[in-house]
Amino acid sequence: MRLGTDVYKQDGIKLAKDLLGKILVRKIDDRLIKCKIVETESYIGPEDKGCHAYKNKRTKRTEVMFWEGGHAYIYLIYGMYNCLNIVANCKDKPEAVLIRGVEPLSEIETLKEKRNIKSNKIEDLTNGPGKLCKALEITKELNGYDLIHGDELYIVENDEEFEIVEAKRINIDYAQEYKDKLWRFYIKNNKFVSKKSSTD
DNA sequence: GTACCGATGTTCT
DNA sequence: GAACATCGGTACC
Repeated sequence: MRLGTDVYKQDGIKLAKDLLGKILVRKIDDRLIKCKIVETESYIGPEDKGCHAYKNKRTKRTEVMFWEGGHAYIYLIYGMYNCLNIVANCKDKPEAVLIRGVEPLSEIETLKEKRNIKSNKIEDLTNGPGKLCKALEITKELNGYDLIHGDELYIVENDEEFEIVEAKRINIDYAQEYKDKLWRFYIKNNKFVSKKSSTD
């Protein structure tokens, strides 16, 4: 069962928690890569100084964040890596959830080929926002993609019990008082979380 | 295990 | 021209 608008239209913090444990599906050449979402971060424009859409800053890059919840917001960071976000809330409310870590459930060999790294550890394939985008071939071509109706990238339900850890977001030192907000969420004791918190 | 460093390109000032 | 929601390698403990 795919997630529908009722889920995506929640605010960015509720959505970040709701997405944990759900299954992200990427279709490439008739192969289905399935990954469990294990780590997320909320970005809440216009108030959040860490958010690209702080003060409702609407540019070519941030445009998708202003769309209705349920689209993919993908941008290039440090000139090299893409980051996948899920747009939350209603139209003109620029909120999004960054996917920071996923646990592969299928097509491990495909992921290894796409990543092409020396490490043999499975967790190194997808335990970071740039890594998982490379592994799943998520590029800016999918920016603005409709996760509710599209076939190449979408999210499905998954019922599972787990404990959620709340932590500070990563690498947003410039965000002043907003850098200490506990807007990062992850599944406790999961190996595919990019960075453990000291309170874990 | 931690620490630093360079790669790289788009966006916005 | 600077900043950037990162990563992988190397050099050290």
